[in-house]
Amino acid sequence: MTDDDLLKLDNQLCHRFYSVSNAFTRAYRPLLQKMDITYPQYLVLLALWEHKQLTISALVEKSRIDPGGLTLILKKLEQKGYVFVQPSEQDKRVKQVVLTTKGKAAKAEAAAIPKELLCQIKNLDMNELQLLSGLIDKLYCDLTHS
Amino acid sequence: MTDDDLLKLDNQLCHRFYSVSNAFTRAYRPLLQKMDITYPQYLVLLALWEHKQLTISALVEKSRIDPGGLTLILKKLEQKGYVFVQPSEQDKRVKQVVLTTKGKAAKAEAAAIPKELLCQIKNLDMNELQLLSGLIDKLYCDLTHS
DNA sequence: GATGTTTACTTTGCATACAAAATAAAAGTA
DNA sequence: TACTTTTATTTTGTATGCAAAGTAAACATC
Repeated sequence: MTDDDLLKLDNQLCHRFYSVSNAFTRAYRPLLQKMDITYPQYLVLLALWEHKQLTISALVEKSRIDPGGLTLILKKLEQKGYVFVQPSEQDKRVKQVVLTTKGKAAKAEAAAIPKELLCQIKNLDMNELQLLSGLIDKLYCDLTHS
Repeated sequence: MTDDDLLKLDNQLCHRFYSVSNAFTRAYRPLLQKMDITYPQYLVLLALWEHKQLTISALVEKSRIDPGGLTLILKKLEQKGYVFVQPSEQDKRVKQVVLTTKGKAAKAEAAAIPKELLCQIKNLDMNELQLLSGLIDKLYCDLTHS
């Protein structure tokens, strides 16, 4: 591949991720509207539905949202009544993020969302989706461990 | 897969794209610093290096950046002296985005960037990268044509 | 040729991303 | 204990990303 080819948009793996990531956000919007949450807020709830309770730094690790942004997102989720945040007893630097009753109940409401989204993916079968996931995981390691 | 499994973060394809897309932006930052541009601004330059001159709407299509954001990004690139924007003669609604001399020259400077980034990707060989690209393209179609 | 409609862009308002600086509390050390 | 360093989180400043409303020029129809 020539230098010229290497600079073509269609040869940029990053651009593919850019496009699809933004497309996902747009695809989720209508599905999340009834819960009145955004896509990053949904990521936080997914992490909490899975782990019941997490510290901010654990949430950063699970959701892969940066700490600064997460602070703001948690304020929004708190305003909407999905979670509350409280300092730990032992270490007042650490804050625990906990689901409210509304936050826990929302899990049942959200159960349909992954299915609705999978319905939109007709070009890829289960094997391909699994293959895709594996390849992306390897790529993520490369981009972060270096 | 149960409803519970479907809601786990690790089973969300969207989250993989979210993570990697953001990781790419961070990985590109140091490489783009000497040119004093951001990652979306780089996407615009890539499109222009390939096509010499584009209308705003053509740029939206190529770069997949939304029109509103593109307006702002073009202002930044104009301030930095990489491009200029001018209304078309025939149709004053249409604006042409053109590379300046500095903008054209920057292509040579950028030639090393894709290689530097590929160096960081050690877990995937060329075949896997190609396979990955193809799968993502199919996914993009599903997410947008519906 | 005046009016309604479409088209190409821009503006606005809200919600992230992200690096870097700032805070505050816990730990380590003299 | 006073001082330094580390750790967990927040704040700040800049740059998107996106939907929806706004603008202006070209088109279409009568």
